[in-house]
Amino acid sequence: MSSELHLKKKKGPRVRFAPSPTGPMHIGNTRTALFNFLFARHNQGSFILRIEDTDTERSEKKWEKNIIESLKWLGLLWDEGPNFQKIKKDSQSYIGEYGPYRQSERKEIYKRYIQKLYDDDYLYWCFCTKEELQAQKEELMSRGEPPRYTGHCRNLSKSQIKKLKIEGKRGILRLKVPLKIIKFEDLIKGEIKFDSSLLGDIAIAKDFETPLYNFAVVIDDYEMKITHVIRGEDHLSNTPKQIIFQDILNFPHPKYAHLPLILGPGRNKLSKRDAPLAISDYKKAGYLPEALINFLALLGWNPKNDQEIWSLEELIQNFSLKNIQKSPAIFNIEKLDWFNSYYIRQTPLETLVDQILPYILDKIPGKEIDREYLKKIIILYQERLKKLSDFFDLADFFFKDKLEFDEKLLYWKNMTKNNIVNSLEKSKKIISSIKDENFNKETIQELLIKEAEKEDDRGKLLWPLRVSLTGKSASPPPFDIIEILGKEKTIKRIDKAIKRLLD
RNA sequence: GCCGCCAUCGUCUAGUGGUUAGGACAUGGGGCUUUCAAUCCCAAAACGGGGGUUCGAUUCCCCCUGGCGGCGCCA
Repeated sequence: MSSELHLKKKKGPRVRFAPSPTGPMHIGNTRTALFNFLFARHNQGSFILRIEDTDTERSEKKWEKNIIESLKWLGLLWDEGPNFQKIKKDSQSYIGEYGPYRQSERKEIYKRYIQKLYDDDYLYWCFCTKEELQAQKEELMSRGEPPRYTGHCRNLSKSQIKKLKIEGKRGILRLKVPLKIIKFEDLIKGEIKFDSSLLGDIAIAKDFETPLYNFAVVIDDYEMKITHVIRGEDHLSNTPKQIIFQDILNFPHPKYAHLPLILGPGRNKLSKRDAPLAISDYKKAGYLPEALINFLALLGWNPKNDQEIWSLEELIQNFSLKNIQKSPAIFNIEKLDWFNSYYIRQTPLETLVDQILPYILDKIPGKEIDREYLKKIIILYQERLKKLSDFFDLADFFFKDKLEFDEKLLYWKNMTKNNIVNSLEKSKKIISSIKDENFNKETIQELLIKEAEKEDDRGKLLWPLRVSLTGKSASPPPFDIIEILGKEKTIKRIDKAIKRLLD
């Protein structure tokens, strides 16, 4: 049965990443997952994935799938769960993969606890409608009081409840919240105090089988023996509620660590306008997991030294909750780009070819791509890419027969039309004269440079040549391009440019 | 409105009761270069404000301001 737990007998701390499948895995989520993962690995503990899908209206399978695939892509694998499967990693090795825990599969467990609390008289039925609650809230706020539940239904008699139920009213279960000051030590923020009287009676479940978030979390964290709750700061104000539940149920308190939020450039909540949010979108755009991990790790955590480049392995070795920032961090995509271009430059060539191939097939479907040809081009562009998706736009002229560009681009500084034509003719003559067996970058470069240096400005020869081959104002050096394009294609492109100028 | 959290270059951050306040991204300039990229060198760039404590506060305390989060029958 998939709801049963598969706790492993590891000694270290136990942490969980608990997303709700109401949207794709995003930047903020991912950093939370990463820090949980790093903490678990650093301390030889367990990292657990729990899908919080109690809200059936908003939860969707496709988001669960997106979250799981993103975690796998990033290499943040979890350590236990139901439905273990052996997955072939490569020809020699296998990796184990677990399914996630799902709250929707654990209703029986919640039911037990809700029933117990109800029997012990901690809970009561509340039949206030949303409109009534709203009105109560506004009333309180207008008096400058915190907008908590007033306790309207707390003292309904059994017969009143019966009557309301017979009338078909659907209530919810609320907890009689004890009045006290709740204190807890946050591993990042320090001691936090909160007055429970500000809370009102918390809703804990829609019915005996349908717990609400704060309650389900407490049950699961207890059952899963979670020792450290590492989550976003937006949950800080949920913590007192959860502690109240733990106290009533006699559960031990896990340690809490609330991570500062990641904000957009305008210091507001990170939104789609600022940057893509979904990890799957970063993957699509050609960001490498290493870059994302490295970037996110340094957003809020610091290693106490000047090292910028961190592998996942190094992060695991050095990670500590002590070095987490208290204040929020702003998402800066330019730094991500810098990491990404770094990791692209570090990628072995064959791997890079594999990675870039899909982006080309996407642009020119149906066309055969010669791998060796592509490889030569990628060598030229490896240090010029910020993301893999940049490749085709920069190097498209290698794959197109017809170049479209503004004729004016051929002009270097104040050269006249005749100058340009002459310059191209010279290049053409030199290139034509190279024998096939000598047609390589070194020879091409040597001869062209020799010619170019007859003038005071190499650009007079090289600029028009380069533009006629690429149709672009920026590209790698023409020598490399000519070698890859080959003699025939090169001459053809030069001729075309000359013809355009003369027509 | 109420509660909570936070505050060093534009951004990520290091740091200390006495420092030329350090690094990285981005920016500007330069070298190399036909262009772009990579790379190297240089530059500009910060302790939110006001009170304390102290011989001395960016650092410790308080207040203010500002920012953020929460205040659901969402998670």
